[in-house]
Amino acid sequence: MSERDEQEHYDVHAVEAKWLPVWEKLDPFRADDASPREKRYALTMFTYPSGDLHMGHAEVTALHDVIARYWWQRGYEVMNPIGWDSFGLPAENAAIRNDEHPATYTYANIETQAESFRRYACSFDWSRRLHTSDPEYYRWTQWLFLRFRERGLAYRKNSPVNWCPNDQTVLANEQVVDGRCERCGAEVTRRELTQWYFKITDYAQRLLDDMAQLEGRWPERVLTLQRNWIGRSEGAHVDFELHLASGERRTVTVYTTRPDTLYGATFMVIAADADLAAEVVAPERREAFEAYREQVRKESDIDRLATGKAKTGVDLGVTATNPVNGERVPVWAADYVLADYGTGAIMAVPAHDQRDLDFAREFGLAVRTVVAVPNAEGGVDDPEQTYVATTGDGSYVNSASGDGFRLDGLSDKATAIHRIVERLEADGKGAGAVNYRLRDWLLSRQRFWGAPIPVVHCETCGEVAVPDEQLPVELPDLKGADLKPKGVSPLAAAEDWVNVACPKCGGAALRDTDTMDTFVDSSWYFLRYCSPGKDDGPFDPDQVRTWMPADIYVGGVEHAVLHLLYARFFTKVLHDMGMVDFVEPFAVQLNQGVVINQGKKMSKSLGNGVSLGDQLAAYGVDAVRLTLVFAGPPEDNIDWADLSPAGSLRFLHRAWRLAGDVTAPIGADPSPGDAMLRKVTHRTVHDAAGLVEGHRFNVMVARVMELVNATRKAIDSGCGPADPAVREAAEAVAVLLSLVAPYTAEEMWERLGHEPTVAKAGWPAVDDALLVEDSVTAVVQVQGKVRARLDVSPTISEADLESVAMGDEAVQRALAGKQVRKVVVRAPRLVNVVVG
RNA sequence: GCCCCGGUAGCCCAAUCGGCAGAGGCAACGGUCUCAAACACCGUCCAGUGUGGGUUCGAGUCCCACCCGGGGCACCA
Repeated sequence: MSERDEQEHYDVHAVEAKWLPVWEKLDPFRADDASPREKRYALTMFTYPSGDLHMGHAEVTALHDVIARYWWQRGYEVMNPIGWDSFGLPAENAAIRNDEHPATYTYANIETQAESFRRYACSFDWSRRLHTSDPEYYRWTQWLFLRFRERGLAYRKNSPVNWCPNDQTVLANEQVVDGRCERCGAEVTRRELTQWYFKITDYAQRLLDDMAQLEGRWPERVLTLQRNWIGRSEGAHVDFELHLASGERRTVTVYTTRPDTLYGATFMVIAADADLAAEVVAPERREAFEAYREQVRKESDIDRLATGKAKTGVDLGVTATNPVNGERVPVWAADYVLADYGTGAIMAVPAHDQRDLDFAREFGLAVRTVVAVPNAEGGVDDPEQTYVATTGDGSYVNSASGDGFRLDGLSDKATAIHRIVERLEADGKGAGAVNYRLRDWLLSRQRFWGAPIPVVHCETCGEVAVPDEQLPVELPDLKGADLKPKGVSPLAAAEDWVNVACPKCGGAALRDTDTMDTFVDSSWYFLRYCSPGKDDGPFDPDQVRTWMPADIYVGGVEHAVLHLLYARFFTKVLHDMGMVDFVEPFAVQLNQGVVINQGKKMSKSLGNGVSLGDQLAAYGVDAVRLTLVFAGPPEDNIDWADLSPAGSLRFLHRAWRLAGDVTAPIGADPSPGDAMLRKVTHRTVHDAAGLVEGHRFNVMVARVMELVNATRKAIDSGCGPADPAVREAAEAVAVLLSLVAPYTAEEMWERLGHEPTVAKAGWPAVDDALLVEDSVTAVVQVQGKVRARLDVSPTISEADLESVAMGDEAVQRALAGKQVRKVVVRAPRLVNVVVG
């Protein structure tokens, strides 16, 4: 190898090995709570410890790190913590397979991932590291649960729940996707169980209202998803009088969004699995009803929602009185009405609701049009004939009460709704009402590897909270086969653990054997980071005030209605408890896309997985990071097959070579240097800041590439390597590159004669005078066609530009013999002459 | 069925306000270097912006309809 070759060889792995220990020693990213500098909190969704890091981790942390490192360069005190969401099923399943404790798998993987993160050179503050499965952490998860319970926000109820037969545990609504378990894909069934819930529905309206603060700062997509999930609807409660077989009367309230169609209600439907249905069914219909209810209970959501499935139901043999016209209508039970939405009972208006119409057709029930909705030809179709319910606006018909009250003649939905609600309220037969699709958050799980619910069940005292001073309620030492799912929590089998003295009366009592959904753990970890060692509370309110709300939260969009909704809910409750002084935890959010390969999600079965470890071995950390950041806008999915880590490496090499070519001495005054290059440098540094702040990292990288090209050109065929502008440019490249490629940047920095670390070198000062262009190209168009380009001053006046343009020879030629109708001048860039 | 996001060169992507469609990269091709190759370097090629209308002096950008791709919601009364 010649001397030149040796000098020019850039060994990425040697560079990585060289700088890691140096940074370890410098510990440059430890956030100082007491720093006088302005604080920034850079948060990234913490990791689940299954195996080693993969491409997805590499992408999200690379993007996130650009922001965190940028803030350091800009002089902020940055908190960029890291932790692990370390409770959960995969560890438990692995433990059963391998006959070991879930902690073994969990903490081994955490160590592996931590080591990978270090090598990946993220600017994490390792001193704040936390794991949700540590007793020091889940102690406070339990403490928070008890505070929620004291406020009536954690309660137990018996109700039909989503059950995953594979994982042998209940699931929250949010964890059921298309009728399947979000985690394992098994078809979810229903079970009637007593379970713990968080009363998130109490916060439905605030979860909606506070989104105003997030508008423009969170991805619109996430806000829309949350809005849909909360599902606010406006309508009315209407009371129907039920005439039971016994002669008894009973008031049943229905919820409807179309109270204006009340006169068209020709029957009523109660959810088959609602208690109400069983209570009111006539004796001669009971047998048929019980059989139907059994059938409904066995049905999974997938069966129930199967497209094209005919409506089913059973006549309950009772009637109900319509409150506005006194009409007696039959009452049915059916599965298309849901027990846990609204009141579990509806008034059916088949003419104006497709589901009701389908049901009416199936069972030969009456259809009455009360809104004459014009069709495309201007006529009015009869839903009974067309089988299409009409839901639009129209004029009201058949809508009058005996006492003269009527909707007939109205043609406006809003007015009709207003009128009928007014009438119902006056009669005490109903009222305007708001409903939400959101259900309470089912938080108990029948699995082992989670935070035990800190409640004791005592025969005499009932449900008793474990006193705070006895927290944490630690998990018993179970492993292997002990953890096999049996339909009840494995904790139930740990007799020594389950049997305790009641904290209240001292008598025999049993611990609650369920554990908490791991989304409870992750609903407050971002607060814990602010004071991770605190042992007399979940977090230090003063430190939280210092750092929160997080200035950026980077993570996957898959948590739009899970983690993000739960964390917002927790924050609002903590606000109401006086523990935090804000209601939204994450000021700005960035969702990264997914890394796919060859057009498809990476998967073992497709054999298209790309190993992060292999890529790092082949191209090094910097090239992989650069590739991911440069691939496209951060929120877009990126296809690894479209990318070129080899190209990234080539670029890094080119940048690195610049540092070796610089011969101007360190500290040289750049002002006498090459003005052209200086302008490029200052323009690039200036623009890069805006691009990072706008999360347009791919464009920022492109601009750095331009600067590298310009510097190369200056060295080879311009001002030469000794010009101080070349040093200035190379130093700027090093600092800009430090956001994406920390090893290369550090190596450049050293070659340029500086001490480590470039990560704290500071953002280069921009000289505004160098941002001003001497001249710009003005385009002169005639009828939209470019006829001339003129070099003009950027501050030229519209009048001057027009006269220069009109005086141009080529323009004159184009205008020859034509009538100038109008001249549009946009100084200094454009003149358009319109002829006519 | 409803709601969001996207469609620019062979590919990934740029294009503050509506103002010359191209910043950057990949691939390809040509050249320099080399005994040769790889690497590196220099250079070249390439689209009128999914389709059809509209507004405008001027549309990738705004409006309407449609097509394609991706995502979400969906028996929620």
